[in-house]
Amino acid sequence: MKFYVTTPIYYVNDRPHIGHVYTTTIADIVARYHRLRGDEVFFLTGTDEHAAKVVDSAAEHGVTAQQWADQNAKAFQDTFAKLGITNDDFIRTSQERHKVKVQQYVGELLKTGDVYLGDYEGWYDAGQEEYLPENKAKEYEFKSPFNDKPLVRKKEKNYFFRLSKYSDALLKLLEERPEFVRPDVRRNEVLNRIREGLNDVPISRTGASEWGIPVPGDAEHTIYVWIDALFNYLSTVDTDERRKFWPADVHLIAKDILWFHAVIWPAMLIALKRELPRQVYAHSFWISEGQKMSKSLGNFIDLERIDRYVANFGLDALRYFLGRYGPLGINDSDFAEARFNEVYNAELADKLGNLVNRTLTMIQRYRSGAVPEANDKALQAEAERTVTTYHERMSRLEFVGALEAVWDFVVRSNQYVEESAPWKLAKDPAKARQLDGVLYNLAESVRLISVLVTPFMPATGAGIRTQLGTGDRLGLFAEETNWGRLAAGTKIGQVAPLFPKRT
RNA sequence: UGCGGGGUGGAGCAGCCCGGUAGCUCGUCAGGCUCAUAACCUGAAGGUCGUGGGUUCAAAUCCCACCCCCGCUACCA
Repeated sequence: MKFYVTTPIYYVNDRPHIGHVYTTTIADIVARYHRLRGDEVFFLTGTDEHAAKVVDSAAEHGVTAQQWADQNAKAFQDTFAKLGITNDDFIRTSQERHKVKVQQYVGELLKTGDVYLGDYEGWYDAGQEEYLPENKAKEYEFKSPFNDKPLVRKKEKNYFFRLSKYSDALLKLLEERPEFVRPDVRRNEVLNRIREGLNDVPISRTGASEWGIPVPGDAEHTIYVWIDALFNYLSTVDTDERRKFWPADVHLIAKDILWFHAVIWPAMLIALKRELPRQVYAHSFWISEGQKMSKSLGNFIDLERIDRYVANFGLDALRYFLGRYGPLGINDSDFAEARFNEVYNAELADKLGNLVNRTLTMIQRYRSGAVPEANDKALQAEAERTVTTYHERMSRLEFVGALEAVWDFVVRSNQYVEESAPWKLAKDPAKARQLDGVLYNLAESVRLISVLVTPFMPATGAGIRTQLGTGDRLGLFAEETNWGRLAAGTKIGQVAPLFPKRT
């Protein structure tokens, strides 16, 4: 099976921060999970570069828009590389391969009449150079919210996408395929708004024609950056070698850009007669130490902060925290240092790290570092249940539930240590065989856990296997999650704490 | 005003869709154990599940009304 996962393409004027890192990391977890299932995965991220403000910022820095975009895109690429993100490609909307395709798509839509030249009329804020929607304009009493100057009624020629035509098709889509937008709350939001009625949307701008993609056959108009950006998901795989990946299996986004992905994007695809993505998954936001992140507060979890966490706790701990406590659901999550510390100590060091450590130490001490023979199946049923639950939840993007299942098994294994008290068995030569069985079960638990945590914590998974002596290489879930795969006689490696405790 | 989300023991959350002993992590207290990263295991204390009504044999869970907080307005995944 193929599996195609995307992140939004990031606004190239931004500095990478926790938001970008989060969405990209969960996409990475999904991608790694599917690779272990044996799927042929295509994982795409990239940058959205054609905004008018990019031209302004470039001018301020005395470089061309392309140079400015180049250097900022590189910041994203470097960040993701540093964070071990395994994207298969990085699309930049200023790349020729993308521009050519977008022109082709818009050209097709012009031909079918789904894109047409019309008059756009609205309340224009001259200071901001932008139109305000009717309801907003009214709310501000037709004055600019920025400088209080009256808004002007302005009219210009624009290309429109005939969104209104697809209202019924979209409703049908959401009703027939409830999983198209997840979580459900987000689907309901979209449904309600569609029912309120859809207007055709302007998809071109005049001015800034040097930077951006011209409307085919009318260079006066530039394709609106949002429309340009959405096409990345298709343009990147719209080649002979990659066409098999379309449609996307999941577009991971944050809730602020839901409308574009759940309404405009599928409508355009219907118009283009392309297959629709299987799912748009909109997560919520991170807040910082209990407060909304904002530039004015200066409390963004920026790259420097992220680097500090990685330096202190390790990359895997960051990935675990993002995966386990991130805003995949409808509530926002708090990125708080005290919380991070607590989670690191309690769940990674004390529960998982300690289980691995005590298990391997006992094998070292009681069996000279060789995994003994199995002779009972004390933990097997639990292990198998864990694997089943894990897959059920992972395939639905329920990271929390999947990790809970794994940690329940970690706790169960720790309980098993107490129940079977290997240190007592070790004192009685008559119980040698029983001790063998206990140690084998524990080693096998540890191995299995190392497999299940791998999408979240690849280095930890490999580290556990190295310490266990099975080698850091990993096959596919299908074989690796079979209980009893660990060979008796395996010589364990050097034992060391995986997550040194922080105080 | 409208729309959406949230309100569950000291803190953070799950459970609510598909009603039926209120669960998890941290913290607190007590006990056990000693293989282990002063880790682990067991037990206890602590909750009128925002408020008031209703439906029901039974409601945190369904219905109605109300209260409080957050977002929808600056940046943004």
